[in-house]
Amino acid sequence: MDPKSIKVACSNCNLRELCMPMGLATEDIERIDTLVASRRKLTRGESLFRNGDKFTGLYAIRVGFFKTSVTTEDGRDQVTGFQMAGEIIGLDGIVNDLHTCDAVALEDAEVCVIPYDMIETLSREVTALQQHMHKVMSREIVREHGVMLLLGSMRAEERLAAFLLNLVQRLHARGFSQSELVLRMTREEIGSYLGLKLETVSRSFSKFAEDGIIEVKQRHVRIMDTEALKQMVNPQTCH
Amino acid sequence: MDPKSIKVACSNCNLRELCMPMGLATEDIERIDTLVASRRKLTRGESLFRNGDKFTGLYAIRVGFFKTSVTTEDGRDQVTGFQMAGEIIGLDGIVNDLHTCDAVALEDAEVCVIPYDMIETLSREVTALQQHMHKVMSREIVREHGVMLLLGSMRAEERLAAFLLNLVQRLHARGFSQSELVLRMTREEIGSYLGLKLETVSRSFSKFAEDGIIEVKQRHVRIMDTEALKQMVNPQTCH
DNA sequence: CGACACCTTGAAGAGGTTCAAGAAATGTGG
DNA sequence: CCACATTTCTTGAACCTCTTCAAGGTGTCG
Repeated sequence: MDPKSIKVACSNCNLRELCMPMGLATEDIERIDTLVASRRKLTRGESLFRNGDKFTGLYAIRVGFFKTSVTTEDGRDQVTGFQMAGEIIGLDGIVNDLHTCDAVALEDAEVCVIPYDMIETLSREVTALQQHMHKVMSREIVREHGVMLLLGSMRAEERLAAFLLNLVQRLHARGFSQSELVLRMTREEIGSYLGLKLETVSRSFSKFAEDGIIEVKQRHVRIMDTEALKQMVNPQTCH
Repeated sequence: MDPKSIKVACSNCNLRELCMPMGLATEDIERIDTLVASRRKLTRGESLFRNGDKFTGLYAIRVGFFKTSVTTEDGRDQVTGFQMAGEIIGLDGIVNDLHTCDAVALEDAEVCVIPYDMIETLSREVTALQQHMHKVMSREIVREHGVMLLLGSMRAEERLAAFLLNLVQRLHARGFSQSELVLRMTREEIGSYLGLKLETVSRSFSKFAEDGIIEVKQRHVRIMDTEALKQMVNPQTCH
């Protein structure tokens, strides 16, 4: 068998549980395998797509870590999310066939390129794929509701606590530690995401460390007291 | 012809351009007409669905004005959007077959109930409907990016300016005035949406009125200087 | 008409920002 | 591989925006 064709088959990808529908018939699996047209490697700092780029397809992250951000005409920008292996980027482009945000690799990365017309065609025939696509988009909508809640009603330390818990939870789902993580983004990028200045992020980190909730050494974070973080996010629930 | 069947046909609805795909073959139009299972009337203050409710379908607003909001366990809540005629509510429920936000009518309203399984089935057969669904969800994702930008990087008056411009633009697309609007929500609800306290919203309204940018009489707002509002949102662009 | 919800405005206070300086890490070129 | 430049991070102090608390006004609905 041609080793190249093995390489781009979703059925052989250990991330398929994350980015593809589960429980398919073998026949459908073969069809899903044809979805991924190619792979693309990116080096740290490289853009996967930019605001204004023509939308051609979605990207499933194989390895690496991304940020997406939107920018105003006057140059302010807002990080709208951080994405890791198994997650899908590019949904913003569907409405107007144009990307409205930037996607940048925060470390060397590789993505599967999924042409959008193939998704359309195939999801008409494979019900599981159709449902999967709807769920992926709905999940993104719900995630953003959570971010709005964070930005609209939490104070600085609550935001950072929620951010850390979310990151570590997603990393844990990928087989990493529940208590240790390496931040792939700068304080400024965290701040942009959380609606805070980088100094405030830094101070909040220091405060958490002072209180013994975490240990911070630059981008290495060890969570010492997960419960304390959870209570910060949900202050009322103090049984 | 049975008058009841006329009444629930999308093809006779003057909002179809807003909530349904355009440019369909007559055959497809007839099938789209079957999507709407029923209509539901709500009185002011009534919930269309609540956080935790089982997800059964989407709702297309025929008349009225809604808000959606998410709530934390400790009781804080965040308005995630205001929806008007022709817009679709309920997309949050798709991921987990459970609604994760509340949808409340801010005035007497009527919605078309669209069972989700019918959307799934029909959008496998009618390409235009499939594309429409994807676009509706993508549009919501992009809208939320905009809200994140607002919440994360704008100051109070910029937020209110952006809010007013967005509202009046959507109303204008529905045939209403470009300069006059009646707010269907309270200052507190506006504040929740914008991540501000109601007092700050009130003060910002007063400031705008003082500067001659708008006239405010309770919930009646007349925009006197649209350009001034636009410049608040995009301060740099001062040619 | 009275009760209630909603809105406005003032004054004091808190949380986060801004500005600034220095330390630590990272990357680069010789 | 080391030295230097650059980026990133931390911390302090002053400042500002928005919040909080409070009181009074306005509008609405039974």
